[in-house]
Amino acid sequence: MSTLVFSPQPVIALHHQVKQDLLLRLRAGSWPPGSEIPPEPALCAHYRVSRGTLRRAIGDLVNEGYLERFRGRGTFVSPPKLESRFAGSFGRFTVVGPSLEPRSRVVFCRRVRAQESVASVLGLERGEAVWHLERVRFAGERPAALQASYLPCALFPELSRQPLGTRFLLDVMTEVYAVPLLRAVEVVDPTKADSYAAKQLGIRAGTPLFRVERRTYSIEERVVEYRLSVLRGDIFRYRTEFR
Amino acid sequence: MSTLVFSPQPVIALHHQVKQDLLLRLRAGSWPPGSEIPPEPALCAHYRVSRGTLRRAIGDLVNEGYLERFRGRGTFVSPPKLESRFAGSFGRFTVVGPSLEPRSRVVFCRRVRAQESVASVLGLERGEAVWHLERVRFAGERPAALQASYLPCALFPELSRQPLGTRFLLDVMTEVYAVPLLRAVEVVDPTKADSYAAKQLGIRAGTPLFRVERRTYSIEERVVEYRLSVLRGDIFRYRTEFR
DNA sequence: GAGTGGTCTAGACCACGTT
DNA sequence: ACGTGGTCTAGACCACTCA
Repeated sequence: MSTLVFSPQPVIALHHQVKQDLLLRLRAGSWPPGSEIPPEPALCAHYRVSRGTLRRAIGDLVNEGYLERFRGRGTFVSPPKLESRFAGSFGRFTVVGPSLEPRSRVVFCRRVRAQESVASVLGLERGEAVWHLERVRFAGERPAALQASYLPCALFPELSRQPLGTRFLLDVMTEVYAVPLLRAVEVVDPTKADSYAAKQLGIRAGTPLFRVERRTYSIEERVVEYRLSVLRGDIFRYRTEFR
Repeated sequence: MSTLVFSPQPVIALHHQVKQDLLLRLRAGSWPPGSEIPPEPALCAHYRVSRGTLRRAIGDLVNEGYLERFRGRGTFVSPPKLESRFAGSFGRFTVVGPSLEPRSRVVFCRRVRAQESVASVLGLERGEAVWHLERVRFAGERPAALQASYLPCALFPELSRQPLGTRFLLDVMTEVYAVPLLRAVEVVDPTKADSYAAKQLGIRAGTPLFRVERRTYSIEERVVEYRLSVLRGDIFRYRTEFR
């Protein structure tokens, strides 16, 4: 470690200044990817801070993916993620575009027997009763998404009688059926509109779309809705930021 | 707050147990979204832990989006974000797929005068000299992405003489030219392969692709690379998780 | 056994928002 | 003025890895 001075500024949190200084060294390549950085006592002495403060700085860097710590071994510089981020690393994402309204056009809501693929996602046996709900969602006046949802009939009796055209499905699930939701996972693909989707969305067949597969989990970590959507690519974008 | 007992298990970190207990209460609806949870001294007394331990538990929940803290005001339960995420809310994302290799096939690397669109992104005047680099990136043996990069010549003299076919461009930028990078922002669209992209990637024209527009920022917050890529949709997926 | 990071405590002072 | 969360310290003990 170099002996360059470290003179703390009073206004900014010490742990933040330490973090920024460490970050500078990482970027400058003082500690190349994969190498070990000095142990905590050495860094505490160098920055003249307590262990708690140092650990806060390092902890933040670990959370952000710059460092990795191993008890008993040491703290190591993560391999650079900007390029190798494919397969594995994280960032923040935002969907850019207008809001989807609670209002939707219900194409149909049928009770059907679950195919194998749907059943396995919902944790049911093949052939068990599920709702197959198909809706067109709007952003302002424009049809923006076509969504097929599958839900276990056992959890949501009489779903077809609910006000599905005017309320968010998730609100119906939580408020009418008292199924508390925890989280959702989506996987996004590029695709193009087939003739059916094109007709429902009022676009030309072949138009690029996002295909979104969503699993919504209740607090018991059970999949309570399996949703396959296509989103108009000319309306929505995914924006991601990472370091 | 209820008076249910909290009996810590020795093996698991205390802060983790406190966190899990708080999470249980959040899920049970003891503290509805938007409401304020008890202040730190009350929680410390209830769990019989020190403030540091409690703050670690709460800090984790804040980082994960369950709580929000405001100095001088208090700690509040985050409102649920599941449906309103369109246009605005956040989540974590991962790119699912194989890693892109540093190796690439350089289609060309030319010095050109910046068009208006490229110039404005890079913060240059129209007509200033920029590199236009086009590469095919690989995942294993398969061509997986076609990438056009624009970089200011002033920052990266002699770029075309660098080993662009064997190293990550970001590594060349940071190591050869000592331009430290801070972050990148990507915007993702669905598109389909035109005949040129199809030829370069060895796929059929019309195949769905992700179109990715990336701006890479130096630590001075200047855009130092503007990159337009298409990614094979049959190889890569975006996975997002949110609450 | 020596050195690493992981956890936990107790106490202090500060910045901020509300009353 | 008071209560909130934000920061920082000093010291202790523990679990793990590696020579």
